[in-house]
Amino acid sequence: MLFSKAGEYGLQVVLHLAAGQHDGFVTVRELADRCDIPFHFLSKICGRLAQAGILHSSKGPAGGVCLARPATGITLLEVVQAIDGLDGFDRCVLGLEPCDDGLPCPMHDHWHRLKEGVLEMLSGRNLGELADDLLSGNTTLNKEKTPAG
Amino acid sequence: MLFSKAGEYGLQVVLHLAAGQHDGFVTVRELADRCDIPFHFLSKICGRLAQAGILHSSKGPAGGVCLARPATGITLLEVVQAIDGLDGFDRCVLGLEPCDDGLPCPMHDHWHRLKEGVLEMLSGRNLGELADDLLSGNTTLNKEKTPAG
DNA sequence: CCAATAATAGACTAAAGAGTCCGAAATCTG
DNA sequence: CAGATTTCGGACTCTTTAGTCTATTATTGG
Ligand code: SF4
Ligand code: SF4
Repeated sequence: MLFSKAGEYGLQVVLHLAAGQHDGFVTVRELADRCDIPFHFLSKICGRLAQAGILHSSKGPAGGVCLARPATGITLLEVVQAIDGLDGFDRCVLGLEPCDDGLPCPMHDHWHRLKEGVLEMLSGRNLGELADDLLSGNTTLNKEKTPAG
Repeated sequence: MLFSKAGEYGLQVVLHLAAGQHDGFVTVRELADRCDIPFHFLSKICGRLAQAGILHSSKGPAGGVCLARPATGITLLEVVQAIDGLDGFDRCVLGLEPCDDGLPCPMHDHWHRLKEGVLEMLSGRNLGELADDLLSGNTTLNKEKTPAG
């Protein structure tokens, strides 16, 4: 709907990483297991995130990945940008040439406002805040819903 | 981003049809030409729209398609529903199981509001109003931007 | 009825997205 | 240094979406 599968996975992992308060590296394998993401696929995604300077990575035993910067300095927007790119946000809803030069179709304004909303959602708060939100206990991320039932 | 290619085409055509105030049938070929959509592809799309009761169609000479109901009784939501379905609107942004049972992740509220916005955009106004908007002259749909330049 | 026309249906091809596999290269341990 | 471990890179397969082609059916006009 809004993000590619790779984008979704990237967000999940980065959120997971921020909320996990690990000190060292976490292996991609472990992340894949925890988040139930195909390992090799996630491998690639982490590669892109590393290249984009969002993750640090180290090979070999005791290696893995971790956030490259303090979580408070990373926005979700960076993450989706690194994976999906931001082109989609410049596109017309109807797939036409962008015609915002004063001749908008009836949907343009509404759509534009929605896009702004998404961008705001992605850039408004940083990973740190979201992680705090997670850690405060009234939110979950893992698929396994509290097995209390 | 938001709709499939087929969905985008469907919206274009239906909007075009509503604004074109044709009395009889319009051939799919003509629609495809005007909107610059692959003919055979649009053929299928119109098929689905016809099955969904949004278009009427007639074979043979002087045949073609036309809106099955007055434009004021058709919403964009019906159109995308007929083509893309509405499943995407029930999905979680992160691709997880929906967990709105009181344990929302930090993005849920924001995303939910955005989805509502899209649905409102699609269902809020009917084809007739949009067509009027088009006809009033301050909006365009065709790709060929006013060749005044 | 006959021929032309246009939608309909379904098989088919092309391209993109999602996911897998394997062979490096780097890093740690001993 | 040897061997285990883990990321990195590219090639590969599978699935879905996009787009093409062909045959069929219904309709109109002569
Ligand atoms: S005005 Fe309408 S057709 Fe043009 S870019 Fe905006 S949404 Fe698309
Ligand atoms: S709460 Fe978060 S993870 Fe759960 S369905 Fe909503 S957006 Fe998705």
